Amino acid sequence: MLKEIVYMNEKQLRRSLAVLPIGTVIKLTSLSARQIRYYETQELVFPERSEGNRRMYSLNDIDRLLEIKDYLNDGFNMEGIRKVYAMKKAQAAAEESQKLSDADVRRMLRKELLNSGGMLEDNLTKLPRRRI
DNA sequence: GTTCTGACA
DNA sequence: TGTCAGAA
Repeated sequence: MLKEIVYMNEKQLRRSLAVLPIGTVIKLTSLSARQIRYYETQELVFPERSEGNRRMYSLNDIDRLLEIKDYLNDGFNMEGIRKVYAMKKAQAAAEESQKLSDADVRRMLRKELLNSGGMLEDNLTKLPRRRI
């Protein structure tokens, strides 16, 4: 958990901050409190809790809720949607290693530019070596 | 005033 | 899924 956060960029971090009460979520998604809470029991969304046990949602949760809404309109049931996310998660995990490779590619490209031009500051060399 | 949980004419 | 009750 902490490991993922370390590699998250600021934009993603902000989107994952749970700062919205259910009332705001209702307005943003046009879903009823009943539906939003029900989807949670179905393990489709995982809002945080704060203060007096109040649910707090992040922008990512909003997107998730909107997606669920679409899947429902497409005829999916709770189980089906849960499976969709399970597969999406598995796929993301499978692509993780590939993403690291892409980062290395960009690093190598940047290095090429530095060697030929020498005009850009080399911030990359200050970063820890990545193991492949 | 808002949200939570549980229950059902 | 709506809605009401009783509590926080």
